Amino acid sequence: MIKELQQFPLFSQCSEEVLAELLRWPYQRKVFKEYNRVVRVGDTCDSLMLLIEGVVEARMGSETGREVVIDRLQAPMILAPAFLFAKDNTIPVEVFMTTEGVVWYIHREAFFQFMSTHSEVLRSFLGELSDRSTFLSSKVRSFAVKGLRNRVLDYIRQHGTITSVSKTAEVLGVARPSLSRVLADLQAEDLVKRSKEGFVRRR
Amino acid sequence: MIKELQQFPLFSQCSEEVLAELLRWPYQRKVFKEYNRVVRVGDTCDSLMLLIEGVVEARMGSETGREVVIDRLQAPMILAPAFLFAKDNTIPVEVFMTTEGVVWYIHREAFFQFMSTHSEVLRSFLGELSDRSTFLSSKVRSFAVKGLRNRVLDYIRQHGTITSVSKTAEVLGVARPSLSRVLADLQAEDLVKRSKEGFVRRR
DNA sequence: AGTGGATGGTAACACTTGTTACAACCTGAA
DNA sequence: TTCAGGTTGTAACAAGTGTTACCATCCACT
Repeated sequence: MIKELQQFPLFSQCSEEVLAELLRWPYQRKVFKEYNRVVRVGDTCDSLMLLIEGVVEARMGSETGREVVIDRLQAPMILAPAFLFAKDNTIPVEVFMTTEGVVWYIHREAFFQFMSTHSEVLRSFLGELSDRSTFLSSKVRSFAVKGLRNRVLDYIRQHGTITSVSKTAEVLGVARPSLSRVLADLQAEDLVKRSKEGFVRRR
Repeated sequence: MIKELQQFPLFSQCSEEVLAELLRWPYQRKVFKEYNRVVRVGDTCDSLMLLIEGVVEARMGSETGREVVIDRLQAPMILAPAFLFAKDNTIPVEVFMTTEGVVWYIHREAFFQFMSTHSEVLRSFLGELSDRSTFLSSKVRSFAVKGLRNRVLDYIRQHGTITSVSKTAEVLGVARPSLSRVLADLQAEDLVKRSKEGFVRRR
């Protein structure tokens, strides 16, 4: 079990003895099946959630809006670290398994104590938190980019390729035919081409 | 000087002696004039930046896009805390003073040491970081809301009023006439009305 | 080979938003 | 008062995106 934790960069520098210390506090380990919901909108976040195994999808919706896939996350990964210590710790996204998976729950105070006494863990957690922020910043930035056309080019620059048109449309928050049309235009202008891996940049 | 720091929630629980400890490390204090740039896109973030006095505006742009005003911040406020410990600590926004102001710079390692040994500061900083993340999440969410009409209603719900049409248009990332038009529609439908403070919700 | 399901391309049309331009209004300064 | 500068309302048109619908293709399964 402790090996499962050691796959995380967060704990990679901890010896087994040190991690055993963390596990003296109460914790939980849950197994999820494919398509199960891990987090629902409005859940409060009182535990560090560690995705040990499996792949999840985080979706953000709103009554009046389209649903956008914020992110697809693969184990090992910390889920929603940004809400653990927030004043308003209700989670605004839905998280679903897209495969079978395992999640550990470590209570906030236990983790806080542990982190306080292990500065390499603290440093790493601050890094994780910050990286989530920069990720969100880039999301915000991408919405500020004008025109679907440019956002698609941005997307391909960052991800290298578009393998699934409909899934990418969900991430970009646009209708599938709209993305299809733009890709057709970009192909006509020789800016992208199809390869075996999907749409890639030309030149 | 130390009183300036104590206005921050981050340090509010620290005694003067404890803060004096932090200031034994090198630090800087800079005065900015109105319209001065505090941070430029691409700057790396190696110090904790504390806005002691004044008001700033954070703008995010891109070659191909409109410029969006991400946030307007008022002292006392930590600037860009999320980039201090990020793997990629280059800041993606421009920060400008909109008034005169003062910023303190405290080096990352000094602050890290200080935080490690003062758990109330650590807790508070984690809170700040997390709150920035939830703020960004809500930004992302607002872009996912469909239709300017609904985004405007959301905006008024959150802020209570729209005092300046052109400034709000910048925040929402839309053209001013578009916002004007939508506001006219909403007035015609009795969903908003003008008051002395600007546009407010009706009923 | 046949079938059903998922994915992708495309077209026609409606709707929303951007662009540009101009006029009305307000405020402070000369 | 007059003027300049800034903000807002509005109109006409251009451009982009959403919606809906239909068809083609591919793949797994029988």
